[in-house]
This record gives sequence, structure tokens and C-alpha cells, in this order.
Amino acid sequence: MVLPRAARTQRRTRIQEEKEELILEAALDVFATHGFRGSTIDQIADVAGMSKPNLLYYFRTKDAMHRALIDRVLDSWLDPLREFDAEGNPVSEIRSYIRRKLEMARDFPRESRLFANEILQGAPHIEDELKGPLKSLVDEKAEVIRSWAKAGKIAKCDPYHLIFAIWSTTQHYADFDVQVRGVLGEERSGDGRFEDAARFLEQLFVSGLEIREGGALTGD
Amino acid sequence: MVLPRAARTQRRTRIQEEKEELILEAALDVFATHGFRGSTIDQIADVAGMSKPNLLYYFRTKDAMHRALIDRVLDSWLDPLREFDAEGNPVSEIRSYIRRKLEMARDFPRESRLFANEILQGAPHIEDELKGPLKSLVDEKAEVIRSWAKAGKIAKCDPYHLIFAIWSTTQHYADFDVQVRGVLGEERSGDGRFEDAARFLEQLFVSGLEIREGGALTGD
DNA sequence: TGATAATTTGACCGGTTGGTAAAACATTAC
DNA sequence: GTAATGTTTTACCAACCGGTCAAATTATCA
Repeated sequence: MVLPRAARTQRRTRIQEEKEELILEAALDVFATHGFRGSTIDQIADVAGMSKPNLLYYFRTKDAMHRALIDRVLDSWLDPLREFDAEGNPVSEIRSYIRRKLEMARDFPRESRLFANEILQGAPHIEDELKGPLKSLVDEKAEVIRSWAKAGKIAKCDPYHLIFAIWSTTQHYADFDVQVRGVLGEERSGDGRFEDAARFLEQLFVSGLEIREGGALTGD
Repeated sequence: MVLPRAARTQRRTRIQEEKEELILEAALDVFATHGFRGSTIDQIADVAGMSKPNLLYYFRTKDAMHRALIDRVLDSWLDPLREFDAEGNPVSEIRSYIRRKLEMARDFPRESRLFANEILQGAPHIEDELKGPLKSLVDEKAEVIRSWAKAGKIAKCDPYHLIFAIWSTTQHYADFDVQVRGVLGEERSGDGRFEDAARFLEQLFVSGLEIREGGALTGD
């Protein structure tokens, strides 16, 4: 039989699992650096070390590959936010959320860039996920943050924009890596910059959300 | 004569100026949403409302168009940072820098996405600018911030990461607009969100950089 | 007005792209 | 072993891509 993979529902061979894994790994490489339209099947096949028709035996279209990749990665990408605990200490929850996001930017930059490319280009393939599961999760956590502010545990602030700020500052180190390295120069572009970034961001967010009595801000 | 535009050095016709303007405008649209590799000359020609050969009469290659666009936009993109004044009041300088960057994200989202795409994909066309003029400017302003911290006018912090944080949080609203709108939902995705963002970010950075005596951070 | 230069167009080219067909080859089940 | 199934390859296609060319059209200016 020559039924292509997507048509089958069960009975996945050992070879199938291995090759699909191999392909998605290569696809992540390519899609993350060139975006969907900028990537070619030949390129992915090349990285995966197999012929194009062979690759198309496992995923029938470029679209199918991209979708499979997004599906696989999106879930784990949201894990750090899911761990955000309503019962925990607000400051340490926020602090460790920043840590986790920053670790993901360091350890999974390709995944970060995959989403960045997708969203930057209008999210044509994941619009539903954005307005569905992602929005629900953020809504839930925003409510937690709001309750903390209401209880006087952190400063009053818009919880959605707080989440956006944490996302953007941490993912920046994955998505704009070239720029960060360019600006910091050779000397400071090693692994140490992640420690520096963590220290800075924790200081910024923790003391930025601290409650202060006066509220008056002086400059000099 | 049929000398293509790039070969001439002087005597630019009225038509030339108009058409080049028209083309760059269309190119900005297309490059900003699809990245360099994902964009096609036909697409740009279509948006500009002219035929492909006609477009290529003004810019001989896709590369030339992209470069012209980058050159034109990069300079003004750095203006907000240039305005950053060493003699000013630190807090209000930082505050108004955030304002200006946020205004640019609101008023020139395509320009922001143009750079985001470029950097995300490894900055193959602007690496020199990153390590040259951009780095110099950031180095200069980082020194200003460092001196403010040393003089006790703001909290001690890594000036480079502070600048990265301001860049990422503000540009986020242009680059990840779809996501922001998806998460905030219909109700809150109007123009008001920029005011909310401005309020939040000013609070975050201003009180995040405030000097506090204790330094000990409590949670609950 | 007419000559000259500037602009626009349609037809085209070689290479690349996403994807197919069919046969060759490998693996597994019996 | 062999038959059935699963995998890989070779050859190929039509559409699209960046770019060229020469001819047609339009603007400029003496």
C-alpha cells in the first residue's frame, strides 16, 4: 500500500516515528529562521538528510508540516504560564515566571522564533489558537494577578500589559539574538548575558511592582 | 536613453521621485508582512499598481529595493534614542523615551515589523549597521545611563538590558499586534490600549528604577 | 512641431518551487 | 521463503520566481 501517512489513523511504524521526528526537527530549524513563506521543502529535506519526495511521503504538504510543528510546540510553549500559581507568593511567582521564560528563550530559541515569525506575519496559521486557548489561559492568570493587586500584595497595574511585558522582554533574547549580540559586542555575548538579563529583569519587575507609600517620583 | 535609475547620479525627474516613493511604500507593506524571502516582486508591483518590469526600471533588483527601504527607514527609526538627553532629568528622559518608542510602534508599525523580520531572520542585510552605527549609539546612551546610576539618580542597573527592555516592550505592540489584539479581545483592542500600555510601562520602568533604601524585597 | 530622452509594456528565459506518478527497494508477517 | 506492506528514489510537471529585452508609448523641450 502507498497510503500516505496522514491518511492512516493507527499502526505507526518505528520508522515512521523516527522519520517524522527527524523531519519536524529539521522543519523547526528552517521555519524558525525563514518563516513559512521563506522556507522551502527542499531546504527542509536537505537539513533532514532525505529526498523531497520522501519527506512528502510523511507530510503531504508544506502546510501540514508547519501545522504539525506548531501543534507540537505550542502546548509546551505555554507551560511556564500554566505553572503560574495563584496560591503562591506573588513576588516569587512573578520572579520564577520570568526565570522560566528566560530559560526557554535560552534553551529553545528556535521555538520562540517560530512563533515570532508566525505572529509577525499576521498569524495566518494560528489565529484560532490565539483567540481560543491562549486567550483563556491569559484571562485566567490575569485574574490572579488582579486579585493580588486588589489584596495589596503587589502594586496596582494592568495584568495583561504586565504579561505582555514579561513575554516581550524575555523572548527578546531569543528572537532578536543577533541584535543583542551585535550591540553587546563579542565580549559580552557569551552565556553570561542570560544571567545579566535575569538579574536586570527580576530587579525591574520586582521593584517595579512593589508597593510604595508616597507614589511621588523624583528625578534628580 | 534607457539607463536604469540606479546608474544615474543626478537629474531625478518628477516622475522618478513619485514612482520611487510609490514603490518604497508598497515594498514596505510587503516586506514588513512577509520578510525578504517571503516577498515577491510581483506582489510589490501589484500593491504599487504597476507592472513588474516597470518596477524593475526603478530598482534593478529585489535586493536594491530592500536596501533602499532599510536605508531610508533605519535612520528615523533611531531618532527617539538620539533625543535621549544626558543633561535632562533621568526619570523624565526615560519616561519620554518610552513614550516616543510607543508612539512609533503605534504610528509606524510596518517599519517596526520590517526590522523585526530582518533581525529575526538573522539580519543578513543589516549586520553591519547593527555592529556599527547602532552599537555606537547604544554605547553612548548606555554610558549616560550608567553615569546617572553612579550619581545615585536612578537605581543601579545594567544600562544595555534596560535599553533592550524598553525596545522589546514597546515594539511588542507593533510586532505582535495580532497576538495582543487576540488576547485582549475585541473590546480592548482599540486605540485605548496604547494609553493603557503607556501607563503601565511608565509605571513599571519609573518605579522599577527608583532608588529604595532597604533593597530587601518582600512578597506577602 | 518634431526630435530626443524617459517611461511603460508584453513576451520571454532559465532556475526554483510545491507537489505527483510509478517503479524500485526494504521490512515485516506468516 | 514469499507475499504483503511500508519506504525510498528517479523522473517529471505546471506554476511561480527574479530578471531581461526590445518594442511601444509618453513626456520634455528646442
